[in-house]
Amino acid sequence: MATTIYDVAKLAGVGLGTVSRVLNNSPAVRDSTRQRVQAAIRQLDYTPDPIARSMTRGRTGTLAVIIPFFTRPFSIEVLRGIEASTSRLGFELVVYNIENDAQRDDCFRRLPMSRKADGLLVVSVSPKDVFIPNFAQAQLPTILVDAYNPSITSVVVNNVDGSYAAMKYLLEKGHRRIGFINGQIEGNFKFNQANDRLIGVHRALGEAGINFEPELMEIGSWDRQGGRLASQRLLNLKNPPTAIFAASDVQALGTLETAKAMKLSVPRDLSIMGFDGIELSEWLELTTMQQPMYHMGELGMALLMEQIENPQKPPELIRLNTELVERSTIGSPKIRNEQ
Amino acid sequence: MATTIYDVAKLAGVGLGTVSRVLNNSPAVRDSTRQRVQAAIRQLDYTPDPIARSMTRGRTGTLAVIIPFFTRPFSIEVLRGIEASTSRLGFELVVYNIENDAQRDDCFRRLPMSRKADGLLVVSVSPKDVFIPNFAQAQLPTILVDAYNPSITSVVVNNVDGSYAAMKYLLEKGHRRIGFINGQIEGNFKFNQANDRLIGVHRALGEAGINFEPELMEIGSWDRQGGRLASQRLLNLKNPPTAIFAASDVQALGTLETAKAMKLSVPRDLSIMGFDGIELSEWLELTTMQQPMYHMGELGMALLMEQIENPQKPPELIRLNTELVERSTIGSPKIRNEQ
DNA sequence: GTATTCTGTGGAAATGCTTCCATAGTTCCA
DNA sequence: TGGAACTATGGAAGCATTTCCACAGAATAC
Repeated sequence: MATTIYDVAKLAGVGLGTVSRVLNNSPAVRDSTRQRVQAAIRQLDYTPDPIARSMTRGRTGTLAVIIPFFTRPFSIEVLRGIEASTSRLGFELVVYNIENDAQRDDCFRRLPMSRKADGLLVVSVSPKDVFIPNFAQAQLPTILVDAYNPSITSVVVNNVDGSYAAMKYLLEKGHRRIGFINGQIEGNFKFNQANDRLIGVHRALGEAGINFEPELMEIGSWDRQGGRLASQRLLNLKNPPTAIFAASDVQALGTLETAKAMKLSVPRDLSIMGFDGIELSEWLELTTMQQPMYHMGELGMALLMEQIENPQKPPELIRLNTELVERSTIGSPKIRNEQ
Repeated sequence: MATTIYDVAKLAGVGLGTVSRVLNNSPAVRDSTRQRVQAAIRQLDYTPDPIARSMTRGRTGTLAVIIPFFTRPFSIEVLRGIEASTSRLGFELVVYNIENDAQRDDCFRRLPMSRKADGLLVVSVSPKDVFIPNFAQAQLPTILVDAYNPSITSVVVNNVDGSYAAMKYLLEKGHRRIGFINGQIEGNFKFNQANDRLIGVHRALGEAGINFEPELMEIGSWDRQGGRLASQRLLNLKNPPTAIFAASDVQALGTLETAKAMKLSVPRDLSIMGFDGIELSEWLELTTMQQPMYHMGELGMALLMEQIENPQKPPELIRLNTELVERSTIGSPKIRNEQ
């Protein structure tokens, strides 16, 4: 049916070992022989079967990425970086989207055992500790991006510093009552990011000598709806905040929508700070803390390559910095008493 | 190293054939034997090697999708539908992003030959006719989504009717000078979509007895920048249009930005109609022609499954309808002379 | 009580490659 | 000129499965 290495060998009048050597660019082939074999390959339009190759080589030429909600703008942007590196390196990319705990655990249980991929990139999810031994035992090189586990090399953004800087910026603008919309800490997935961002908020508040008021913190899903609902609760307080810091740009969008619905002008009546720096933030003129999303994907891939080449490499933790992008959703608060 | 079927056989005290039968749920295994084998499998924590399985079965359990610019919101939305179906059916998804002609041709040349995937979904690109024989010969079941080729089952949106309806809506609102921003017809890829949309525009104009004025049609890249530049040209005409119909929502966003920059109020001074119905259009309150993107992905997958089960199935062309979503970027034109 | 069918089961063959070992031919050096 | 050291090559073994054929033993039929 399909043409195999034998057909090529026969046509070229050589042994199959020689064909294999030509295919793998072994130098131990006389030039004239190489020519003949290559001619036969062309004539038969032969392509080596990748599955059979994986069989003997023990490598698949495939990289896997586990990514929850791969339709979130943040994830997509990370994925872009991953995809670009992957294809540049000549690997193929298998995408495992996970939408719930069961799927996640399934992935982490199964993937390491099956030799389906040469490496694994996990984005925005931390495998439960239970599964860590699987990885170690299966020797599947793995890197975490936007997630952290001490026994796996991880690339994260410095969420504490990021949210600290965001809050500090707001404080410097004169805001004293600042609402904070955080993402779910222990929702479907363990986003420690949320916790870190909360720590940053506390720190900035503490330095400014302002008490953390629980009523000014709301937790919502990481999407627009989450931001919308949380901001409604915040802005309906008796003493509403003059600024809102949202843990994601999409939540900031929801906040913007609430403001519009309540006829609040941004930034005159309400200042809004986002987090992520997705393309949307640019359209919205949203002031935000930019994460190096694309770069996180690229870097994750680079680290994965190192891990594949040297599986003994000890795990490390890489922290990247966020960057404040000033746009036009933040101003100084009106002085309430002057009014 | 890794535990194989032999280890299981030995532990369970059966032949390897029996283990294989248990793994594949063959009914021809005595119940007591099955129990013993399953116990051994659990004890060794054995997982069959998917590569070796593919080797003998001739199937890979993997589906490939070729998708250009997989970061465009439209593509993502289609991909969502594809991913959901794929994982529901227990397949894995390999994503090939293509960004230029060379990559595209490479994909189309290579993929059919290598038995890497059991089926292929191609989104928004039509393979050159040269490669069609490859597919036929290689028996790789293939479906086109948002693209068309007579010899491959294709799922498309009725672009002619869609743009016809969009234009008609604008005409009914009283607009007579309507700018049309189209995507590149023969740019990097062959998007016949662009051509079809142009035909719809012509038809609506013709029915209304209005001449098509070439200066009112601009071609831009399918992104925001393309929309921005094209709309600038349009609005700087001596006699600028009162409405602009953009071939994608992202281009409509660019148009919105131009309008803002030129201090034109939408829809008072300028009406804008988009195309696609991505989430963004909702945030922007953009009136647009909605494509059933997610559904297109799902449907493509369903058709692919049929094709895999019955490779002899003749190609068919499935046209889906678009739907006008009225939001707030379209009004009636000011009567210039009254002014 | 023998011939026939059925039911489980074992294991060889096959899948298409890479790798390694053996070998024939060639070159080199004393 | 005889062996040592290379070089190029052929092909067997091995990779981890599935599938198929053969066969033993049990059940059934006559």
